[in-house]
Amino acid sequence: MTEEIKASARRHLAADGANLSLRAVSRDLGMVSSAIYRYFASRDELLTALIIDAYNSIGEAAEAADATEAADATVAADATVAADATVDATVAVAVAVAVADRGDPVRRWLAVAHGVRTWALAHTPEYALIYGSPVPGYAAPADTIGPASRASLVMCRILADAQTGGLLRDDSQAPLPAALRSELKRVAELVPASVSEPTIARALIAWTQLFGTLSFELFGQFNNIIDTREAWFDHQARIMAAFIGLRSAHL
Amino acid sequence: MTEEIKASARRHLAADGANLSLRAVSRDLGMVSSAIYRYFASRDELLTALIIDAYNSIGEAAEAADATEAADATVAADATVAADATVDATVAVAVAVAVADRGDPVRRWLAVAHGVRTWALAHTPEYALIYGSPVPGYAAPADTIGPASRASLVMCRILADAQTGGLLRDDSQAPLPAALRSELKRVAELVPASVSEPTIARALIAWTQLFGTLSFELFGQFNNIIDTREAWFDHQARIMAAFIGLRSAHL
DNA sequence: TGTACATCAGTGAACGCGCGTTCACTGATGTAC
DNA sequence: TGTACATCAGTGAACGCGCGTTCACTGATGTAC
Repeated sequence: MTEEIKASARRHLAADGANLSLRAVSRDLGMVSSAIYRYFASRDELLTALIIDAYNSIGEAAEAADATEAADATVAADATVAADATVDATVAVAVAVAVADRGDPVRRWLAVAHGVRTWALAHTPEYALIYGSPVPGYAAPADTIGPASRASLVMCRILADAQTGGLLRDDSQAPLPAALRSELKRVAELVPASVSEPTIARALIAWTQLFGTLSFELFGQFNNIIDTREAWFDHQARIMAAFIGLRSAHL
Repeated sequence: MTEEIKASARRHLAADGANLSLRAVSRDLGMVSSAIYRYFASRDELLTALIIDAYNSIGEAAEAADATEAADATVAADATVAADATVDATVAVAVAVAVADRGDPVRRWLAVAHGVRTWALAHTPEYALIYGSPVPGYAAPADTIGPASRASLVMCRILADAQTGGLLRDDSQAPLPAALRSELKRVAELVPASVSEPTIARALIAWTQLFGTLSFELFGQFNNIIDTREAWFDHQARIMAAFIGLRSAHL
């Protein structure tokens, strides 16, 4: 029932934006408005549930896109190893494991970027709820913090795997100003491998760029500017892969 | 009076977001709600006026930031020319004009980026109105298109001046997919100089990155991640200047 | 097998509020002769 | 200098609507003995 309420609320989000109406939801479900209060203590609590769900949903989308790409990589690696029968057995296993574990960083980044975009296109009201203007008079409670970082942790893993696989161009040109170093060191701790702060900074720039493009596309800033949205998005994601310093495995 | 209504409406935008109430505005002004209708035919018309004002306001902020930097550059160029008395007179004039006309592309870009951010921090509700989630049930009329592009035209001028001044690294590595070429050619026509499509693409990426960062900062996505906002913004804008290919004049 | 009781999902009326928009109006100010 | 008229900013009441939240309640279902 809780799920049914949230599903209806999500539908209304599309029409009403963040000023979601409990009465509209209850009408939708053929109930009386006060019945909602058996499941949610207030409108804000329902909103919080929707926000957490949205963060988890986009996080899952990112994880799934990454996992699919990793699975493809495993298959490809297996195929490569099987085809090349002359390879020493232990080396073959090592290659298979390495590629299976991390796949191609560039392809993983592209898969995640496209996965996030696909999710955003299919769930625009929810995207707007979490990445658009804040809901007036609503303050997100602490429970939203965890789910909020889920998608970006996928990015962190790609960075880490690229680094340990030697597929991250990690030059320290353009050193960071002192004021930022400690801050970015803290961010770097979310990456399960040792990546230099300047590279962390570039990844963060690419991440904000990704959401900047999505917001522009979904909120209408590309109208009359960019029509071939998918092609543009793909091109731009590829350029940002190079910007971050991700290198392809297969060559 | 129209201005007073808009001023009050802007104040209410902060508290209520896009679901602005005519009655709240009229109360604010000590009028009866129906009095508003002498000045705006409907709530949507008031919203449209606010949106157009906001676009013009951020556009002016960008123009002013660029102009200030250009003025500084003029002063600097005059000083340079005055100091170096051995310079041939015609060359001196040419340099002065060139630098006065276009200044330093990197500094102009930084000035505009910071100018846009300063505006956004001072006018967060208006920023949210134009770059945040679309207002439910509201469709922006065609009159908003012109003002909407004002800020980005400043960017176009910087690009053009950098190009004609030989301060734009315009390598055509990473050729564009065919599907995008014609589209970006159309965008390139907004730049009053001949700039290659791949560079236009990079500038567009940097532009979306700029707004991506602002939205993240203003809408709370940087909470618990980045605290030294100004330093981070500056660092990231400098990196993006290099990414676009802007080069400094003074060296 | 039958009775008594507790649980619990949902009802319906009401509270006090706010909203956009309409319409006929008042009363001050300016204009024409 | 004085009168008649038009303009126009703002009023006040009303329409019909929607909202979040509360509260005492009904009536079905499940549980215990």
